[in-house]
Amino acid sequence: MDNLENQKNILISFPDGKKKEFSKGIKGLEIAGNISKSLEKKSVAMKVNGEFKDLSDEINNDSKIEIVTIESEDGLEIMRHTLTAQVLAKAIKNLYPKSKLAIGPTIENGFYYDVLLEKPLSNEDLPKIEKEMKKIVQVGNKIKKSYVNKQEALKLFSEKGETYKVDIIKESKQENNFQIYFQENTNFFDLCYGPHLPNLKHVGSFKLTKVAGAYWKGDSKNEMLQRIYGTAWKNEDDLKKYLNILEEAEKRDHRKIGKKLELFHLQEEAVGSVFWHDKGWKIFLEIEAYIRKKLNAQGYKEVKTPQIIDRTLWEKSGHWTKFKENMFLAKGDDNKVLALKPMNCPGHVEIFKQGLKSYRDLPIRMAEFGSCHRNEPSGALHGIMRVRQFTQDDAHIFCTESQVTEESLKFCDLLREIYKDFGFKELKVKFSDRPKERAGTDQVWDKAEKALLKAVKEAKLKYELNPGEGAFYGPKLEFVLTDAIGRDWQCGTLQMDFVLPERLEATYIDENGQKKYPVMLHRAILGSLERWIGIIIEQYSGKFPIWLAPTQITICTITEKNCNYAKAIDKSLKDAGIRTELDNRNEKIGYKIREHSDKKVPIILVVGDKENSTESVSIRRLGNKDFEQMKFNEFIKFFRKELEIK
RNA sequence: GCCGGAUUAGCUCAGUCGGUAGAGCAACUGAUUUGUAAUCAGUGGGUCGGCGGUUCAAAUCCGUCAUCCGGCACCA
Repeated sequence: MDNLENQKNILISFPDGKKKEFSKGIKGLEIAGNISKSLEKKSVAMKVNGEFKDLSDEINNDSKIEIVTIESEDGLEIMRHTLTAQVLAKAIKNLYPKSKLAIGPTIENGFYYDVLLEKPLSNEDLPKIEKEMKKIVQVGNKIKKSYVNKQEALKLFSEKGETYKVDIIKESKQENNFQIYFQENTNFFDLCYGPHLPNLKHVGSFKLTKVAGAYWKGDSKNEMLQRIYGTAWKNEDDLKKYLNILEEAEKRDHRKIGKKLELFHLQEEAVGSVFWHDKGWKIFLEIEAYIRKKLNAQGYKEVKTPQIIDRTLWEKSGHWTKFKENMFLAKGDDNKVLALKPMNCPGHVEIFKQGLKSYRDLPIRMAEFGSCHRNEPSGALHGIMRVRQFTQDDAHIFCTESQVTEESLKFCDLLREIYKDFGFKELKVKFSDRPKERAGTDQVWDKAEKALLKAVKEAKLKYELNPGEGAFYGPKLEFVLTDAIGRDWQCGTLQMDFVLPERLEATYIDENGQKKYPVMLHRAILGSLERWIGIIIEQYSGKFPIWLAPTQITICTITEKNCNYAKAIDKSLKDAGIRTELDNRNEKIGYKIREHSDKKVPIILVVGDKENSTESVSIRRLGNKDFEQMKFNEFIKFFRKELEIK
């Protein structure tokens, strides 16, 4: 009976729809070879019914099979995985025999491996490790696999002293089929969920990029391991391309550009707070004015709430318990403890509570450019992107449950419109639903999630589910945009809150004369203005569009003779509300052009004798080598029109 | 907060073996009055992040604190 069973054929179907019979127990590599020799050569793994498997794995049932080649995205991923688990790990063990391996996953563009070492690494150690890796790759060993059960696995890794692997095996729910990968002719083996390249000849170009500390299991209570990061690509060209992108990102660094363009500075005496210089502050004010205009048009009412508020309010709102460590405190009279506000919502609720509210008053959309202080951990600070004092484009919408979808929808539209104006085209949305620990009944959560989901769908936004990641008081949407060089930034948020109004006893009177708690929508589009400006500095690489540029036009004279004409032009432009500078220094025009181009001024007007006598200007735009001439009167009209287009 | 690295002129950076500092740009002065990405010459500028230690002698070696950078953890 058993024999008959074993000889039975199985039916394999391929992605192109074709089907073929094979004998039971056939291996992936044999199937690839059966299709073509070239496929066999390129193949590195397979997908069996959508699940990744090694080519050495047997297939015993009718299955859908997809052969993964080294040229595919999946192949690249497997190569990276093998590179970290088999090559980097082995290199570390060769160089540091007493090290203990933890985990080595792939990440975007590369991989890392976490290890415990006797002595922490520094960047100077990377070339040495890289060299060792190259040696291992050059040998080009085959990678083989065996299956063991839990007990065997525990024994293997206990004997080896790999305590982290032992830990992983112990915590695993599975009893059998632990995969042990090893390289032929070596004593190296490692536990891994695979799959791996069948041999190291498929490894492409790679580079170790940085070392860092990282907590075991990502928990700061655990010991710190050494994390070695690397990047890997199909070939040298792809690797170089990627390294170029990194270089480009470095050039765009908002800290560098901020200094060069004199936008802001940071200093020791005010760690985590921005000193805005006039040029940076112009950008800040321009953005604030822009948002204010948008909010006014949408029926928001702007307010301003106190900077310092007694701790009792934070206790009532629930923030004190959770966040008091991160609040800046001030001493008041009679030993009162006051806190610099870390957020605006309780303040807004207090405004809502003034006077009796009717359902007819709702929705109330309360906005504030709220300046907040949070004592962020020192290691979290980053330029102006993560600071201790920041300004939110914050607003809270107090509404009835039936208004939630419409308000959410309106918000999504506004958010998209605003992102578009800043040149962001791609938008991702994460929908975070109920977390394990939460406030409010399941019925309320059902209602809230349904309403929010309806809004995303009606807004025609693509979203991905982020299960269990909602706030404790309600589900939320997180808006992630992609910048000019493909990096993601999470900025906007929309959170539904059924808790805070109740905690702070904010009510309205409904149609039946009953007191009810309103729903509160917490929402921000830019998030923090400081961070937003950091992001757009990098998005534009310092070349701000005209409406945001701190200096929109610089007027350059050719000689002293043109000074009066230049001054007259400067005055007319300033009178028209245009941000200009006048450069009438005794310098060559090439020198001036270079300097102002370097400062990313979008338009340079050159005036010499020719322009003076014809009341015209020469217009040179940033990034253009040539220039055009225009009558000054026309130019001013033309420019104003350009300003209206964002 | 944790791990590693860094901190030298206004800016970007060099500084060997421990022998008390150097470049380019910028600034200032003078000459040049110039047509679309750097005109020439000269001058000044530093408690080498702070404090302490080792040493005849410290930018350099050691300790410590601060800040910044790369990650981790955190992010109401």
